Amino acid sequence: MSVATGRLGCVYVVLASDSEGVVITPCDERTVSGVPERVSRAELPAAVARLERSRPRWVWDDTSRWYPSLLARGVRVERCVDLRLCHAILRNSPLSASSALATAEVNPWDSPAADVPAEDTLFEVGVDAALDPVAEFFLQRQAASPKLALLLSAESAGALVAAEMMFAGLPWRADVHDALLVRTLGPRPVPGSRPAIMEHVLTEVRSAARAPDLNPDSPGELVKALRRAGLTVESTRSWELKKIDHPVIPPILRYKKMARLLSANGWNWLDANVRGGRFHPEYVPGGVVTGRWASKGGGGALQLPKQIRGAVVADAGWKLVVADASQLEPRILAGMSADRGMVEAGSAGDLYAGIVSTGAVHTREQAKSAMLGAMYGATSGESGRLMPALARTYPQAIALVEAAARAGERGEKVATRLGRGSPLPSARWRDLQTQAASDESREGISAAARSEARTWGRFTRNFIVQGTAAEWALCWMASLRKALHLLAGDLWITESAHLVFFMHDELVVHCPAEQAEAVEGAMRQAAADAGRLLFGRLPLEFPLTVAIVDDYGQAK
DNA sequence: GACGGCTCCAAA
DNA sequence: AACTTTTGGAGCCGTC
Repeated sequence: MSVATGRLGCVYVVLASDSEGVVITPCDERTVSGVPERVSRAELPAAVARLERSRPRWVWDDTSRWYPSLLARGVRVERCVDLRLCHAILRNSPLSASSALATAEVNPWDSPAADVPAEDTLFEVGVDAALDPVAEFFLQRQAASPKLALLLSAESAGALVAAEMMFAGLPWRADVHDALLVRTLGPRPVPGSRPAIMEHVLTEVRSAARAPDLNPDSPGELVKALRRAGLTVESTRSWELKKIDHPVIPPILRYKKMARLLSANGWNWLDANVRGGRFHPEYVPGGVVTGRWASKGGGGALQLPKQIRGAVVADAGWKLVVADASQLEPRILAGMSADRGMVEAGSAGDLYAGIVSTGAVHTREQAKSAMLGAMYGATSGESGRLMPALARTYPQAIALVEAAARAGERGEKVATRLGRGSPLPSARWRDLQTQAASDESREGISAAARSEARTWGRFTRNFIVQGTAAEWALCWMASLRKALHLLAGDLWITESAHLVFFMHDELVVHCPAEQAEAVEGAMRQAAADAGRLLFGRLPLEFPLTVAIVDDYGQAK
């Protein structure tokens, strides 16, 4: 191995896989800085571990293809560049629109990541083996402005966090989960039949509705049965049924709640997703247009219902530290717009209370509702009505989201704080707008065009806030990951405090009990770091609600 | 029987 | 709780 460990100037190390093994190329920002080496796939983990001592930034096509195998062999890396994720950002950002990368023909770097092979295929050569990661890396460095470079490293750090969380898994007590199911639904039934308590509630439904053969899982049948019972319903949505006062409604609502638990997080879910006391969800960094993560399998880790969080239990002698960024999106809006009044409103811990104290609205609930309306583009209802008052008190903040909405309505791109660009509307959308603009357009067409334009405007309005909040969360995670690694010293990931769960504005760390307070401090510090990275010296606070608990159900 | 669209509900 | 954003998944139901 003559890719010398610690050689000066070797800031990046590019990994490329081919049919014979892996080529390791040391680089700096613009050029190859050393002699490429080839190692066999079996030798790679040891080679990476050795080179990691000089703390390079590992450059690879796709973190989800390289890192799980390294982790499985006990190799952790500090930094990386995930070329595919970064390519997607640079291809679409207004800040890199004139770069060679963005103006190039569509190429394989634009295609979504291939499905990660289930277990350990040890760096199998995929369809992308022909792509040259070194060339792509140089194109990317050339395209990235300083702001974009920050976004690219946050995005890549997120990919490392995701892989490490998937590796560690979320502590999950199958016995606790099972007890909850038995208590709520009855003992596990034979496949094809309903649990006893559910069956019992169903008999109540059937007799109250005088429909002995009713299949409650069929919305169509249920609506018909309710109408026969004299009720006027448009659908079987819970919120609609709740408005109705009739003896058949309570058992239906109970049944629906139970059916949801059974199908989404019942025994089948437990069998399929929990092994060895851990739930290993699949996170998909950059999986959402706004830059949020998506999740796959396991019912979607990002939709983990509060109802079953009691089954997330820390190991003996360990704790869960659960941190939630309070009122994140309104604070993000305050930061993006540098609206001094709104920044000020958030300085005393409760931003909504701060809004009330200016007299813009009367109650905290109104403040919350008005802010949601501002960020989502509410047109009707209470939040629509409250918007004008908000706009008078916080003109800069509201102007920012309004401008994003207008840009979207014109079919333009908008961007987050760090430069992630929104997608453009479809060709169909453009055609409709063009048609509506022409003289002979009919009333129906222009009404449809206006409606679609407003819909896209609501999307772009929300995009800048949701997307910037996602950037904040990436910076938060990246900074915390670094701090936890320092805390761990020479211990392996799962032997010391480590991240186990992420849900948009919430993080969970699993740690030995004696580390819990240090972890809480690190989480708060990381939140402050993230705020500074995005918004500089603006006196904007990102308070966390932190709970040190034995099980996730105890947090909030 | 496979597949896609629809409904409903979980999360932020 | 709907209004208004982004998602994932289960089950039903009609079509092929």
